[in-house]
Amino acid sequence: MDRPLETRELMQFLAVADELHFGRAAARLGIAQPALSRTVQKLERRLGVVLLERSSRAVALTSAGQVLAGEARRALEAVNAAARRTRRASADDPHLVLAMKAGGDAGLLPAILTACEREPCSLPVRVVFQIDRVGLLHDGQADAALLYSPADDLRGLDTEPLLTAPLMAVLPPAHPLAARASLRTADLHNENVHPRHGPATGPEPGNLTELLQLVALGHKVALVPRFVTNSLREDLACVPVTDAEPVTLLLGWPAHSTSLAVAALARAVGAARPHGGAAAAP
Amino acid sequence: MDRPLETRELMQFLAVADELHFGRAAARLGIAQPALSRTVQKLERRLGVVLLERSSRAVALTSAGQVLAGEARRALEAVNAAARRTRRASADDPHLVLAMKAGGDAGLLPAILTACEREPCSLPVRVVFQIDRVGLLHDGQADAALLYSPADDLRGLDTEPLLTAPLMAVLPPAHPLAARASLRTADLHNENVHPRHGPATGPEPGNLTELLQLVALGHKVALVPRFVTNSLREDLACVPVTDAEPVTLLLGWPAHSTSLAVAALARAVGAARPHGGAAAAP
DNA sequence: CGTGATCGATAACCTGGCGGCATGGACCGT
DNA sequence: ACGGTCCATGCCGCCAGGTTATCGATCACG
Repeated sequence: MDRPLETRELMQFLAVADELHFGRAAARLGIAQPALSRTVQKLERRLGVVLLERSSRAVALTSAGQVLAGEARRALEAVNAAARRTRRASADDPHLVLAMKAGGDAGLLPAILTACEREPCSLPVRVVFQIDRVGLLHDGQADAALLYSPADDLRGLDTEPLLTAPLMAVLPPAHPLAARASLRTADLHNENVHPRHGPATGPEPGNLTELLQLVALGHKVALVPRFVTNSLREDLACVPVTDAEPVTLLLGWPAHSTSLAVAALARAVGAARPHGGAAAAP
Repeated sequence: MDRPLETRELMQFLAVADELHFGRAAARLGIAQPALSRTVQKLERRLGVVLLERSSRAVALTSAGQVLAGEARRALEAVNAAARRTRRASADDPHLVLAMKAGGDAGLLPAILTACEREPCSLPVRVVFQIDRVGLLHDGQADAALLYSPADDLRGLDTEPLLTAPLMAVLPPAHPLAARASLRTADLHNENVHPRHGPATGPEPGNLTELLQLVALGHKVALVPRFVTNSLREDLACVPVTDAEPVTLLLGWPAHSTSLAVAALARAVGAARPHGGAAAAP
């Protein structure tokens, strides 16, 4: 009665936790509903814990069920990451995968890559452009990523800072705030700012070009770190936001990584850091 | 062919990876050897990766196998932690478990606990004394722990610093170095220092009292942060080690924790911090 | 150089767990 | 009252995963 939980059980429980409906969850899993009911019951007996409050009309998570839902998601992520990393480790074409947003390297990527080649134990680096870089790290599809603090969730990652820069507001030139020398967060209170916390309003840009297009149209105001604005279109105004926390660009990789090649890449980031010195801590 | 790995498969593979011997691994798992052979083969076919190099006389891990061994250990730890945390979350006696070394709180624990009671969403705290506090956090047996940087491996944890103090060498009064006003790491080169990296020499003390006994006998020299020496026995000398990195005492908890009670405890640590200000970053 | 020991792989068989279908029973809306 | 929805239960078939027996390769040894 003390043998470990199986991933199959966790997956089935998670499906129910997501749907809060055995029938739909079973359909999503491609199995019949009775099998699902019994698996969850067995899981509850095994744990000695009630995970779901069911009536014939509704299903709800107990507090223990909420805990398991979160933990199970992490655990399954770890299992899938194990499979992906193992497959990648056995590729006949050994390499590292570095995830980044297009244009999010502050122009430092070439310097990093050449520095990396010089490091011992380095491997060729393959760059993939992706929004959800943290997700790629956690599920084992990428070995390292260029991230931003405080925008990205760095928990569970090791990091090496690259550079820190203030946050800038990007505005159409005709905007009343565009002439200001500096702004405060409160000045943008009524603007359609991107990125925004909370529900999205209107179209969400998928990349920087789309975002700048929306800014030029006056539909949005963009908040980006200064190292992005260096290569900006000429027809937009940039104003620093003085009371916003500055943004740190950094290399992140999964904590507990034992890859020598990742360590080499991290050293390369340290070497490619502008001014050679240590950047401010995130 | 793309369904996730099962924990049973990972456990069996790990047993082989540990023993490098199918017979012994099978015995450890309480199953017969052929079943184990087949499970590992199936795992290899599923991943499309050779994990083990077997001859009829020896078994060795391939590099991919080494990767999977490490990843599988983490993944299984996460699965077991999920079960433990779920069981603990459903206890009819809700509480937090705080792991620490005896005497390792710098005398601040009472202040932390009273501050915690005042926080919203706090829970009663149960303290357990344990050496391997990081392990307890990772396998879900503890919710938070008092840790030391850089001694403990903080990867995968969130932390809240408590205080920072220099490292002190504890010596018997008759020791030739005991009269010095300060030491450097090199001065202790020939001493039997504790804690020591590398193989243990002689008896390893299990707690502070045992360690100090060995110091008094002249069998060891102890290196401890200054906040420990405040409550030291009178018959021992303490000398600061000037070129050693200072030690930060901090509260650590699993990254990705969503527990409001853990957050309350972290806020309490911030409130109980001496001088009220921010401690130096770890 | 034969012989026995060791150890992983294979073959043949058996069992229990898991999933399928049909149905029961609680609850709600009309 | 009745039909609809939804989770639980009973029963059945199948295969994943276990067992024992055995093979084949390799090495130590007299």
